[in-house]
Amino acid sequence: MITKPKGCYDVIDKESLKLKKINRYIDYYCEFYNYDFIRTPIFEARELFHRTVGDDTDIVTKETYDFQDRSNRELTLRPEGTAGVVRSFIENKMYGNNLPRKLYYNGTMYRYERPGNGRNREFTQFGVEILGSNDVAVDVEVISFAYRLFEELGFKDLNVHINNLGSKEDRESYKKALKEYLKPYINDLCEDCKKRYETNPLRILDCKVDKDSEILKKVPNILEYQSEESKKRFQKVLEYLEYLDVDYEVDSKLVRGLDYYDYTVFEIVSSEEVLGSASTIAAGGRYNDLVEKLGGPSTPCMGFACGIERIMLALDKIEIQEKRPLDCYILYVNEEEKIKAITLAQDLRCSGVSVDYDTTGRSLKSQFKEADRNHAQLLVLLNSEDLQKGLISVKDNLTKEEVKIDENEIIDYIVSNG
RNA sequence: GCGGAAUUGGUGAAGUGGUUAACACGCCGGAUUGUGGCUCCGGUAUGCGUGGGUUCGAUCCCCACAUUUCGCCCCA
Repeated sequence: MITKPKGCYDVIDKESLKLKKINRYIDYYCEFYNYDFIRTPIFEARELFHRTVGDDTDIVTKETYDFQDRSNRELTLRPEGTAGVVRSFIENKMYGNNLPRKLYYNGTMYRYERPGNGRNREFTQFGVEILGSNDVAVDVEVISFAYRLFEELGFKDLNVHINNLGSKEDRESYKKALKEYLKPYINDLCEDCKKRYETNPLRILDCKVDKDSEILKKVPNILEYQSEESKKRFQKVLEYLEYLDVDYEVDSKLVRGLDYYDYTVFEIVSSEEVLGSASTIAAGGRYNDLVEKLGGPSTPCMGFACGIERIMLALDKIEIQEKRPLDCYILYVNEEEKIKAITLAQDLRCSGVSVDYDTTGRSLKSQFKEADRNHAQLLVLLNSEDLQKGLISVKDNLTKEEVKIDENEIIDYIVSNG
């Protein structure tokens, strides 16, 4: 038997109903907030992700699905959504007018990881990006949008962890201070952190291994190494969040795994137990330099992404609506009736009635059961004797009342009673 | 990438080194010779994740691999 690749999964039955519901919510909500849907390729030039996500990040160094096509192009299955959106923004010259551009995407991403609870190799991310405005209102809109969306979906006890990474200059001066502070302790850090000390010292801040050590507890605070302008900007973000009643918690050690972030970064954490270590359901931040870095005009941006699978996990206990009931189920036994069933089904469907009938040669008894499984409202009972008189029986599956209708009026009858 | 656990039908699962692998649900058929959802009766794994090995003989023991799952790393 051929099985699905490791870390992939099929969405069927209840899960697929749940997924459809979430997707409908997302589409509705995004339209409500005036975001336009964007779809970009599932694979892109490998270089795109190296330049955006960062050469030293785990995502790029050990988690991408890389391949060459038949013309030896170096391609990569997208590990996240922002890079493709930014590439598209530049390539389609969206910066020309109508800024800011508000976009949302919802699609599969690929990372070669060890699968586990709420983590898969093929997974789905939904995210929004606002390109072309540095207004703090944008920072706040993105955060509150995410927060309200999850609330609306049924999450309780959401918490926003937020931090300010500041400008490039801010970070350079902080990195310097951080390295200076850590220098005497470098041998006490974990192996990964020793490497990070050179490649990306900020990542040491959220190291899980060293998190409880005294060294990290007394680490310089990034918020104190920023220009007055950066500090003011962050204060304003927090102030606006309060106006919008978003519960937040400043976490000066929050840094993100992707290199392109600056200024505001945030994560939304859920306390749902099923999530376990996958409690971060959404994360994002500002990336004011990315568009320029990829060859576009300087364009400040802000966005976030969330993992659909984690939402599905957490929504396990949330009520999901049943499959849509079938308007009508047609029952038949012999060949003559079967022909009538097939043609009647087509006519009814063309008239906007949802219909189904048995195609496995089941007994009449089983056909009744099948009709119930589909929650059929009306049962059409075909009977050769009646058919010869031009009559068809229609039974209301709720009241059990049965009437014989003239064959020529059957469509009208069902349309008006269905 | 590292460490632990699991893998029996459509589903939940019991079980044993040796004839036909419990039980329950579901599904199908019959009683009801064309009007069901209750009841009763019957059927429903030629196979116990895959490949090797040990053995007279393995679903059960050993090894490898795969997948799932828990923790770590990282992340959404």
